[in-house]
Amino acid sequence: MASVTIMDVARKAGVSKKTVSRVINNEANVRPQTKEKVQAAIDELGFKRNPLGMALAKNRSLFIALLADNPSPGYLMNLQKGILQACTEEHMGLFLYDCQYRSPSLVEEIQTFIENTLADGLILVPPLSDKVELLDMLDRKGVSYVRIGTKDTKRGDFVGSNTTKAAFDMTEYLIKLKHRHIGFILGHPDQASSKRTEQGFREAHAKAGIPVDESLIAQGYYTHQSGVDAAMTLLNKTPRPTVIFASNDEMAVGALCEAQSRGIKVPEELSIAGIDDISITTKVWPNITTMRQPLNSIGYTAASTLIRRLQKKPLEQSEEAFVNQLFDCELVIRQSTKTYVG
Amino acid sequence: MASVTIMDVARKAGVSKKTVSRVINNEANVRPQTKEKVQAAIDELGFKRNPLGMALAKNRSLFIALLADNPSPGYLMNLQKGILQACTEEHMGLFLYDCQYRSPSLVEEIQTFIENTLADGLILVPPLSDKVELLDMLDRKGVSYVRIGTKDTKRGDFVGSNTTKAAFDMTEYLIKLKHRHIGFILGHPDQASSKRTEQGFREAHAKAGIPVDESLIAQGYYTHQSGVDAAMTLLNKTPRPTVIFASNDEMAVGALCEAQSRGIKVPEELSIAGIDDISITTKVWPNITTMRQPLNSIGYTAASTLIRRLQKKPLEQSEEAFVNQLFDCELVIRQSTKTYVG
DNA sequence: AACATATTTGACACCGGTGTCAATTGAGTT
DNA sequence: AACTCAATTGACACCGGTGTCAAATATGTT
Repeated sequence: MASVTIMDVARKAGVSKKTVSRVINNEANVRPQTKEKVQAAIDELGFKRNPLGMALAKNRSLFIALLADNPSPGYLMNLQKGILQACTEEHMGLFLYDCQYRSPSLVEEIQTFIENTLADGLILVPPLSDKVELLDMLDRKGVSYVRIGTKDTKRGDFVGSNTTKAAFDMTEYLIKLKHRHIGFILGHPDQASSKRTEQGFREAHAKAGIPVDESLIAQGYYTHQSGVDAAMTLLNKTPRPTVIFASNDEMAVGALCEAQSRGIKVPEELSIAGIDDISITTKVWPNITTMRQPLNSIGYTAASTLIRRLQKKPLEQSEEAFVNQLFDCELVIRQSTKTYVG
Repeated sequence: MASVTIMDVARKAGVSKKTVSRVINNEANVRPQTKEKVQAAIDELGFKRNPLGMALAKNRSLFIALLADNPSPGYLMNLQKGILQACTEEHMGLFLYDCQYRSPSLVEEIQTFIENTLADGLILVPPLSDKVELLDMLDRKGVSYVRIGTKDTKRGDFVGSNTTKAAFDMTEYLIKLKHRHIGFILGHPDQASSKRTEQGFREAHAKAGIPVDESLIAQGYYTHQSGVDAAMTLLNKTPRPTVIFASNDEMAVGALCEAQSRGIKVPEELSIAGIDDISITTKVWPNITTMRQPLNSIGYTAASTLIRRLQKKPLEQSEEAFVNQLFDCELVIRQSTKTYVG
């Protein structure tokens, strides 16, 4: 409780507050021997700079906030882990803010949050990262942010994965397994990633010279339940698809549920595939074949991008091009997919 | 950016800084008409108090931290949601800190974290909440905390659920379903909740006058994989258990995986039950019967308990008894359990 | 040795609020 | 109208740091 202040150190080292400040900030133009003297005092007294005092003086709070709408626990958790790792390394704190994407007052709520906490910057997770009104507000207020998700409009810093390619690769793989009736579950129509997965799905068909079976495309919303519902629709079609490829794992697991509840054997009678590689894919039987999205790295990169951005002067920032980093996904073959044998 | 300060308001209202401060803190002894005048200026200028200035002056940062070791994504997510809700209502920020329970320098790392952020208080999630060295350090430094989990030692504020009763109720239910060979997967031996679930399991047997089949008790560690492993052991026994009751859902799902990979039909040939009611229980087929732990409420209660504690003076605090709130769990019957028919 | 220049250092105001305490104001009494 | 006492208000220092700028010191030159 009786915390050591910068003044205590200054007195002990026989220098001024400012000089101590210089040492702890590693500023140039401090004579080595002075620096040593001060450092000794710091060590001896166990001084730690009070982040609040610094924040007030510098008008920089040393923490960033993660804005999320809790899409799927696994997805968010993985991101969060990467983000936290970067924050810890850079001595930044991470604030959490949970929002309701659907709330009509979303933008105001977030604005209030920012004012209440003075977070230096924000990390936006889909579907928030696609919300134009939100980005407008942040730009207007001059708040730095990094968007995570699927590359859509060029706007601000962005980190995500190559969703089109992920869907393409998976579709190609399924085609290689001789599947010709591929049921496809679309993502949420409002989210950028949705168009991308569909695009990849179609491109792979085109490349293989196989027509897309339009009747086997069902709408989904990235939720487990929407996967169940879409699978229900697809499994009622004749001929039945021999594989269901969902735009994310959450829905793939939903499809698995629906298949199993009907007594359809996976993968013998139906293959199932998803995208993301969230933890649940290996917690169900059979484990789900998926495209691994490096969420941990994405989170890490997003956070360190944001932190680096914050360290630059606002002027520099506006002149420099925005970061736009895309990771590739990797095919992870598990037990839920199998060669189709007519 | 050009933020409005308390001085701006003071000038506009023709009063002193301090009077404005009184108004925004709703202090007594401000003449109504003065208050009105100030409030008008505040509204007109759109003034928001800078939390950093306040934090520095009051030596209270207005945020608390959630320390977690990410046991199961679903578990943590639910808690987090409740915690965040309470924080939002009380205008508190929530910091996140991810730690490695196993790290030998855990205590120092957490200490550094506290010093770096000046969080007013901490919320501890199992297994952190059982870690004595950590509690010692926090007590020594005078940091307020609330522990979440299973009631063990009386130490600090505590919020959790009645684990013994949960295990008791589930066991009783399984016995009512005529199961006599109940496979039981223990929790992590280091965590307090483990003893409690075992206790409840045994008490239910005792009450029903049925002996516990000791050969059907397997060690688990609360992880999915440990559930798989324990189920493997149990399913190799003769006679095979007719139901597997795991100390948490994560392991129950693991057991389900193992059963399904062996081609054992659940619930026809084997029933499965867990505790917690995390989201995955309804994302697998069949849905898992479980004891619903009100994690959201627990998180909410923990956070508001902590916040209320922080609002009291340290002196008062040490004199007052600690909060110790236990929630009851509720039996949620789903498709994974079924009456045993010899 | 005297001077010009570069490097180091410190005094002081300031970031945006709050606590203390004395000064001012208003109400109630005689 | 003068006086007492409580309610209201403001001046000022302070929380723990940083930025500015001028003063002090060190270094290099002739």
